[in-house]
Amino acid sequence: MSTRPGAPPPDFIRQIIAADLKAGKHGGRVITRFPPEPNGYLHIGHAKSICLNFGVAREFGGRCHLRFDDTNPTKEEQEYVDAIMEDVRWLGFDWGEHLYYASDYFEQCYDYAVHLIKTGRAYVCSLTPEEIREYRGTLTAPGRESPYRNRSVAENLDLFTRMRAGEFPEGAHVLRAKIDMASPNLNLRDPVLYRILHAEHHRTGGRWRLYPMYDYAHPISDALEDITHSLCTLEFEDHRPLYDWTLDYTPAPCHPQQIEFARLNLTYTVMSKRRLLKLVNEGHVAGWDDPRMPTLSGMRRRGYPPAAIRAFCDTIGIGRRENLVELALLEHCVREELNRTAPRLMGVLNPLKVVLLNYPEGQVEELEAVNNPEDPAAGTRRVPFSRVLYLERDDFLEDPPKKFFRLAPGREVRLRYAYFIRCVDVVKDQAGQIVELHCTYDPATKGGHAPDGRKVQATLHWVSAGHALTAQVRLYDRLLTLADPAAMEEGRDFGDYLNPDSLVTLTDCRVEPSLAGAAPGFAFQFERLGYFCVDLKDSRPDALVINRTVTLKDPWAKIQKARME
RNA sequence: UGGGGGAUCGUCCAACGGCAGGACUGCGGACUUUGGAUCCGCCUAUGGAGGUUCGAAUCCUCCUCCCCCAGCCA
Repeated sequence: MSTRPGAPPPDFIRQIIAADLKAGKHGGRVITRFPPEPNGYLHIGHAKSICLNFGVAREFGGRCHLRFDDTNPTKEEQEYVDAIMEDVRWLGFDWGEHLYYASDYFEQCYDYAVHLIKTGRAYVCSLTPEEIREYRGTLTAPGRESPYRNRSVAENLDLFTRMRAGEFPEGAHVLRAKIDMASPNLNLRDPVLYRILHAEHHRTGGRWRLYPMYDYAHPISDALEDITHSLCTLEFEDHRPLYDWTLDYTPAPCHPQQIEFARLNLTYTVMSKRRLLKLVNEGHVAGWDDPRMPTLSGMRRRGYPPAAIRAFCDTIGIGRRENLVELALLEHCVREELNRTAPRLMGVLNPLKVVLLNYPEGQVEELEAVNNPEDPAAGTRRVPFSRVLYLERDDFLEDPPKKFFRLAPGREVRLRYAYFIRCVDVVKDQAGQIVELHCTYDPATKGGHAPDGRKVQATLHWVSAGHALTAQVRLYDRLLTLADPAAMEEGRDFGDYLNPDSLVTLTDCRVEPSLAGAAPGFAFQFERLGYFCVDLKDSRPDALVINRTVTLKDPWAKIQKARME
């Protein structure tokens, strides 16, 4: 059990497991599993499950398996298997030698099915899919028994064997459990155990012509791996009787315990694979790893540290009620982690040229800058300073409103780690646009301190025009305009909910020269702007591409926003 | 109208018959060579009605609202 100071109190699942352990259940062991279907990329919702399953195993001295739930060859691909393994590792978890596939158990599942047939608990049904649906009844009306329900064991065995041999086309027959067509739980109305599929499986190739359903393969897979606690999401609660039925009536070696918890919902975020796939397929994003996607690969590219995602999962806790967690909490965790670890740099997103009239032409100074005020061990670096600089365009206003503390005509501000400067002239083009500022600097304030003790209201970031690197910076923001994704109306176009400003690409940014040669994925802070990282895919040494991970908290932006409204 | 779940600050999670607490958000303030960080303060909650009890978020009864289930998907 987690005893870290500040760790959240144990959730109901950890309480159950602790009690089971104390009672000697499951032989005193704890074995969990994370069972993704390789039909899409992992997202932040999966991270919750990964952190739970691997976390619980670690805390109780057990282990956690990675098992691919690959029982539907029509949807699953090796590409997803590879991506999922990469993402789980990246998140910081290790399944050791315990990598499994449900398809590893197909033979065992088949044998168990034969056992069910022989004991009169399963039968081959030859109804069409439409007929099966009709026979199932409705939520309020009981179903009717299939006319094939009472086939002899011998006939069932013969048919099932020939299904395996590939003698029948898809849809001709299924194997069904013989349970209760009048059960108020629809999952118990003779659920389908096996269907015929003439599809190439990414691992078993063409060996199988029939494939087990999730409800049947999952409990058997769990039992075969000696899983003690099978944790899944709430919508499987109605399936638990079937999970237990399967283990009760097959020769499964043990009986794991299924426990359900509530899945994660995040504001401004779609989480279903169907909708994520739609975003990708309709070109609303550049791919599964687009930095706006809630996928782990997207977050990795966005610059979210895995430790931040783990901290987030710890913070949200585990419960059984529907929830909608605010995106702000995730961003808080990202900032908290990056504040501790990310080196500080200076970069100007929208450059405004500034000439220091009294600074000697041709002179260059190397000024010392702190790399991370939160981490003295990060040391310092040298940043070149010269007569011509770039400042952030947003940091100057000709006619400053109240509470705007930055540069304005006649006003003095500090340049971070450099000098106090005062704006003496504003140069405009014929259209009236500000093209350049003329300032003076005070040589006595080198390093940013005034010997006479006078104060300035603002400290601005800057780069030396002659030394700066040009970079492309991609400003990312939430993908959706709608806070509650559940409120999205089905059938309405995705476009109605997309934030048109979720990606703003800036191509003429100027960044300090120490960024030259930065490795893809390098995460840092541009002082006063936010946390950024070098793009994993598109950045090249001679053409930097930088992603904004998350902004810094910005009171001025908030004041502006409030004024707009 | 069948069955299965669930309702605690705006949000997420605690409190397991004994002072409703933490985090995020929001709002104020201190400090500041990042309007960052840090620190301090404030706001706001037990769905409703009964009952049991010295004492109820917690136990009982009834009601209301929300979510899930009619794939040969997982």
